[in-house]
Amino acid sequence: MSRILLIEDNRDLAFGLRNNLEIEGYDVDTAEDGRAGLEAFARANPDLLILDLMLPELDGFRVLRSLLQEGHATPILVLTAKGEEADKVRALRMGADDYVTKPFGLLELLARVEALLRRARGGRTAVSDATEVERFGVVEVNPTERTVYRAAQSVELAPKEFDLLLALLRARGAVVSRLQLMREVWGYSSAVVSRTVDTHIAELRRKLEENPASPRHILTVRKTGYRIRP
Amino acid sequence: MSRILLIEDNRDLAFGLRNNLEIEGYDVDTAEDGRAGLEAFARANPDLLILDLMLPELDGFRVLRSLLQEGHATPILVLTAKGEEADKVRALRMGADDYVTKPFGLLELLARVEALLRRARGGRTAVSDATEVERFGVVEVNPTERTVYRAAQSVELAPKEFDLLLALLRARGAVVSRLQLMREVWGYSSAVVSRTVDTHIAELRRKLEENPASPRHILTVRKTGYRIRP
DNA sequence: CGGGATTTGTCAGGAAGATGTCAGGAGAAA
DNA sequence: TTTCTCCTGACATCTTCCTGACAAATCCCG
Repeated sequence: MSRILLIEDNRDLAFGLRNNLEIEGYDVDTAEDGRAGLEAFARANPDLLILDLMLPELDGFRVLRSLLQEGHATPILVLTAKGEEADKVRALRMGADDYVTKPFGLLELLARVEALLRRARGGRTAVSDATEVERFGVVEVNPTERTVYRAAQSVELAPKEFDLLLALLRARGAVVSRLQLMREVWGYSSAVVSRTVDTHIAELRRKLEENPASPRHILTVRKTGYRIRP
Repeated sequence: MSRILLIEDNRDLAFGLRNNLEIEGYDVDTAEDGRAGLEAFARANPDLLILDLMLPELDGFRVLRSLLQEGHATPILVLTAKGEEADKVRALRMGADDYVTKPFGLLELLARVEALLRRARGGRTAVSDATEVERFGVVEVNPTERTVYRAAQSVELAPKEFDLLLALLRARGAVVSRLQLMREVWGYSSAVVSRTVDTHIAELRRKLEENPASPRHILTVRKTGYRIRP
């Protein structure tokens, strides 16, 4: 999987991000200041750099300049404080690839990380990328072909299972109640009394989760429904 | 903003709901019986209908049938009395979109209203703009996902805990009395005698405050209630 | 200041309630 | 027929949540 270097001096934030990135399956390295960051970069040669601009010992801009001068192609995602519009622009000018403003939503960051990595890896900026594949974790869902891959391995889903998965994906992380799922997937609306939805969820977990007993992506929201963590 | 029509014969309830919905920024119209309800519907053409099933002059089912026959796409949220399981099922079969059982917590209703509207509005809003996240300190609360992050670390809250937190956040820093919390989260208004609210507050502090013993954000206001400092 | 009265914090445990799991059989598809 | 898929209901396994007793904090007033 991809290696990410995170240069961030706020330990709480760094710790939290690291955790979440690791949950996503990335290999994460961290550094707490600019100098250490550069060293870590040279050592780890990451696929993506997340760089806070406000840093002790060599601020973010210097780190940026150093790296870019050496001609690395590593995509760089910059973290800026709110209101530091100028910094953001400057960083982008210098060659950063994307930015996120603090305080930021975790999902936003993850989405951008993924986008950057995908772009860097595939390089396929093809004209009509109409395939619209949905992803979460190592799972890739192609609605038009109705195919599912898990870590590039084809997975066979029964029709209902696939529809259920799609319904969850369409909510984009929001919780979907059993009733809604019933309506969307099963198309009729009875009060949910039996374990139908749950059974199918279980099946999805069995097929798509690494450890179905403690799912990382197909999550239960007690008293409410289910949701997908991207 | 969205227009909501509320058909409910209990004046107290109608008044309270109307107020709260308006606070949320909805445009609310009310009717006290089925006949008036249908007229109001024709006139106002609302984006959402909240319909009590027990109504004088044309009960809720007839209103439902009327509206559905005319092929309106307006989402309908039905209010049923507790124990009237059959009514609920029947309404859903007829085409109601969701239901809430009386007595209900205000927050639950609001959440469902919002969900229905979001869904109706075309559902597909771009990823980032639909998610309104509330923050205080290093805590980030996402109502649509029902997730909470503390310094980018996921925190698991039990349903009641989450609702309680939301109720406090909704007040935007103002003090909320225990009684009001009871009403909004628990849905009934008994005199508060037991330590229920306090217990849940304690749990929230434990999970969200750096030092639960001297909280910085979830504050006690003696003789009054609790409030959140952003 | 000090003591009594109020108010809030804390805790543990068990019942109620929600979800996970399973196997079997009906029905559809091959 | 055989194979899949789906649904169901019974059962197992967590979670949650409330309660009530007690401790701690705070207030009030003499």
